[in-house]
Amino acid sequence: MGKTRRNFLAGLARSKGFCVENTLSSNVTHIVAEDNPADELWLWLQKQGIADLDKINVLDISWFTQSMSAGRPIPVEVQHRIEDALEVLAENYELIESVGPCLGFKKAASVLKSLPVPVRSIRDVEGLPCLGPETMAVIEDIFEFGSSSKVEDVLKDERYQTLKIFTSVFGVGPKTAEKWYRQGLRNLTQIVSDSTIHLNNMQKAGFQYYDDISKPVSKAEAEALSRIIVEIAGCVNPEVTVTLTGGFRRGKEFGHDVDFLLHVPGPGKEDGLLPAVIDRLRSQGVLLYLDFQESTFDISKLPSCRFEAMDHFQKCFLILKLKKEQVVGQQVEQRCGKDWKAVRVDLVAPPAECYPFALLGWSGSTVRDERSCIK
DNA sequence: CGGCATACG
DNA sequence: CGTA
DNA sequence: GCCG
Repeated sequence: MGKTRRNFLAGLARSKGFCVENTLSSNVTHIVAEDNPADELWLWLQKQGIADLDKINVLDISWFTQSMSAGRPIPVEVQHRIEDALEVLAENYELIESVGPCLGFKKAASVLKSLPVPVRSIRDVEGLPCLGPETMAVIEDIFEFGSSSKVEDVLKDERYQTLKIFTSVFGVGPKTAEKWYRQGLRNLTQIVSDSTIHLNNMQKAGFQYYDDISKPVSKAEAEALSRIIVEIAGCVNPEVTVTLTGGFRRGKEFGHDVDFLLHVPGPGKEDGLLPAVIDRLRSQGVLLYLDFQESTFDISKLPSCRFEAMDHFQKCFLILKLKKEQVVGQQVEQRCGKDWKAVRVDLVAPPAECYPFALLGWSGSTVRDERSCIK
């Protein structure tokens, strides 16, 4: 998180009698992360060579705020650890392209996440769906030892670590990552300096804007982008409404991209909207990357199955140049250097009659099962 | 033992 | 093959 | 890996 915010939070915590360290040591028991994913942090911790990794808790900001109001560190449920562990296993299987096991661990993790009551003992998870012998073994280990050796091994695995780095590039999936790994490549510098590797357009953009795109997008940045899209869409057609969807609509403070739903009242009016918006973005010089997808939406063929149809609306995946001065509460101190940030943006333009469903679909969770429940 | 979402570029 |  |  930013230096200013970190100092503020640290001051707050110290005033409540918490002991806040600025550097990592074996005394550290709790690590609060605001925008780094937990598994990324575990990876980093692994490399720091700390003795008792299982004594350390990686927590999000909600733990921090709750602990502040309680005046003491609230106990960390084992549940978080278990969920993290299962997600590490799922990700590992995704990277080595074992679809089945990947799905199995993903489902197990999401079952635990969806529980209304915190898990206190092994008995609380007995009989739950999608928790088979493998998953139960991991859960038991974490209850007993605070960690699972199976998960620790994955985190230490060079292949896992390298594939994770490679697939962190926009446009690079497990197949490409594995290919590079088999060629003996181990980091991103080796990839970009290898003249025999030919990147496609998506990957070129992925490397070109890697630093920016890898950073989380703040709510203030999403709102700045919202103003830009509203402005442009309004020029194309004054009747257009722009809705911020995805994680930010669900109230999240950070995201990895920004999703917008463009809506024009009246049937068929959405035609040509996206291309016109894109043209204006391009002429303003803020369009860094474009992947446009034609709609294949045909309501006559999909009369009742609206959520599946939702995926076929006109949409585009973009990388936009966001000027820092356009972001509220962001002072640009350097007169030299870059005064903008590259951000991943998705635009969707559903036919008018599908707008309510599209809004639901893009605001909800990405997990398919949860969408089906809405249906 | 097969299935695990799906469509687009 | 990679994205959502 | 888990389910049907």
